[in-house]
Amino acid sequence: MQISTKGKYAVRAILNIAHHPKETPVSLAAISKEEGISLLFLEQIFQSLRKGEIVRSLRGAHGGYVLARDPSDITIGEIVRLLEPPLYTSSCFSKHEAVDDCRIADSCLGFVLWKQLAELVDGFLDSITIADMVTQARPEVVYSLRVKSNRMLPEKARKETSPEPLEVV
Amino acid sequence: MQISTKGKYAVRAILNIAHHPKETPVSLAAISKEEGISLLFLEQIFQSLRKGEIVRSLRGAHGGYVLARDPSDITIGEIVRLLEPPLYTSSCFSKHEAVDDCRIADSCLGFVLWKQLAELVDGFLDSITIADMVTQARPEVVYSLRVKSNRMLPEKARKETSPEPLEVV
DNA sequence: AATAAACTTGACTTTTTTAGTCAGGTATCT
DNA sequence: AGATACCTGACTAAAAAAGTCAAGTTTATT
Ligand code: FES
Ligand code: FES
Repeated sequence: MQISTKGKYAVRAILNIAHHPKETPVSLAAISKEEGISLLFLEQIFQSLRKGEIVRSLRGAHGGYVLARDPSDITIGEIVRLLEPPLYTSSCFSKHEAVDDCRIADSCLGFVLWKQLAELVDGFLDSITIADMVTQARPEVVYSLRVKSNRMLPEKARKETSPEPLEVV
Repeated sequence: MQISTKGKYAVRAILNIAHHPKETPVSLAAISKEEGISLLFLEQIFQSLRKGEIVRSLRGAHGGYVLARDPSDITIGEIVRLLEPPLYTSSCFSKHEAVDDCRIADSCLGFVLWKQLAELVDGFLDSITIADMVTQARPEVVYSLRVKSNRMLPEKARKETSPEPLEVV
């Protein structure tokens, strides 16, 4: 389970743009140089970001990219989802079935588990905006995340019949 | 960002074993059949699980695997970490540097961001034990996860985004 | 002791995904 | 016009994930 460089690069690039004055376009060439990311790769990434309406492009000489919305209206989650495959793609099995489409999901514990995990991650990443990150010069102060009670219902009658065997097609 | 099938299979397999009486070994052949997972692949996975002291092996006829510890002492996180590369491997860049080893980490926002994410995920997965999952016949009731404050800047009042207790009803 | 069930090991192959590249554009500013 | 910079889609190389294989070793049972 990893975040791809594509996702990380995208966040870095957007952060870079966000550090510039609101209306001055930033060229990919500049970002490439500053962040040490391949220009060609950036171009590919920015197509997704543009289509996802995270950035707007200004073509021509002295053109570049500009945030399409207010930094406080762009979340890390949005960016990451544009560039990563979804964390929660499918059932317990690889990819045989579409999301939420396993016909034995009701009796499947893994189903709930992975789905909860995906929602947790999305919730976290969606709770952080670009504005949050640029107004923060340094990260030292940044913390207040706390998981309160994250247990799976501990109190439940012990069941004795085996769960129906999970059949595979 | 995905959980690999290896990790999912491992959890499924362990759950399968946990559903059997405490001291009866379960053979991989049986798990393979019931869960629809390649026997050869399972063997590979179980090497990791054994080294990680999640299971013990009993060789010979009627042998198989048995949980090495009490189900309430084995967390999903432990299992997953044995089979997945760590979520938080490195810096903002691909893999040029070791964990926590970036020399500009102090001034890097991404550093904190991805690290927090990794801790969130690990915290979640570590909070769920095998016992939690087997005492639960069905998943419908399963929830009580709550993220208290899931943002980076506490003083900034913003819209309430924290994931509602995820209802799986 | 012989047999057979079942685990053990390490290497191997195949498939899929990630990361990065390329060529040949189009739009816009000066 | 010329330079700058985005646009598009396909392409390739490298790495990781998923799955396989062969040749064992260990132990229960007969
Ligand atoms: S969701 Fe289909 S088996 Fe778990
Ligand atoms: S640049 Fe090294 S951790 Fe971000």
